[in-house]
Amino acid sequence: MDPTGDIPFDVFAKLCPSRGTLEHVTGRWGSLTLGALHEGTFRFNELRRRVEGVSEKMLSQTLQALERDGLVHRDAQPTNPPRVDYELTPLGREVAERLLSLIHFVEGRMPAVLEARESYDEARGGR
Amino acid sequence: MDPTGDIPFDVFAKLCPSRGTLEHVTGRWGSLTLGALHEGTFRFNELRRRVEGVSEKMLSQTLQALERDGLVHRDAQPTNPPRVDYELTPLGREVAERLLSLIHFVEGRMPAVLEARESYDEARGGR
DNA sequence: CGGGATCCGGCTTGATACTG
DNA sequence: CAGTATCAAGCCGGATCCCG
Repeated sequence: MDPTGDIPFDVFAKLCPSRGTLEHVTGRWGSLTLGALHEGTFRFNELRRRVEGVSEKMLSQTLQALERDGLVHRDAQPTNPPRVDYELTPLGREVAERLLSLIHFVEGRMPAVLEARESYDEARGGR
Repeated sequence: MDPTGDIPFDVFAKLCPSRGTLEHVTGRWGSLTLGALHEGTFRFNELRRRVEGVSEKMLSQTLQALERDGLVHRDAQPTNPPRVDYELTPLGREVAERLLSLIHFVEGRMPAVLEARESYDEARGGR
């Protein structure tokens, strides 16, 4: 079942409906995709190049999940060859901004994180 | 190997060092744990009860990852029976606040998300 | 170009049992 | 109480082939 390839929902989806959307947003490819789309509108293969390392399948899956959640707008033109543009919806833009805020904050504090890691690893010797 | 149970880093960790920390923070158990610790200081089994559904192993792993990143402080008292308290560090509190900001925003917009999902599913007839 | 369907390997997860 | 060790299973994600 589930031929859309949508990310499966587990029991927690029932306890907390926002959990699924949150995982789409914060997941490995979701966050990178939102980050890329925050900079503009792109076609499928443009995104594939911007979100380095993503496979067709994962990008397709990610975009469908985000579109289904109303965060991404998909504009398919029935031309030949086909042309499909992806862009953030207003809601998607708000989500992306908050996500990027978290990401940029963590990035800015990476020196402190790396320092903490060194202390931790040192105190426990190697393992 | 890797007895610390640290979440393994993949290729992207090299491209973007903050990626690993971000995944600790936004992951399923990481976010719930940070959310729980944002409300106070708790012992291991108190956390286990608050973060409903988490196994001992996952909670232990999550806490170690967050501690190693300098987001959580672990206070182990060598008493008998042992008592270990976990709390956010100042850095962890800042991260948790931004994370919760994103979470609460998404939660607040869930009606719009659910509505978008209905439209999406309807337009594609089930599949 | 923009995807969908399928197969498959490996990592992540979860039970369970054990230790201090 | 606070974890660690071990093991089996299941899902994620990648590669590949195919279609419109």
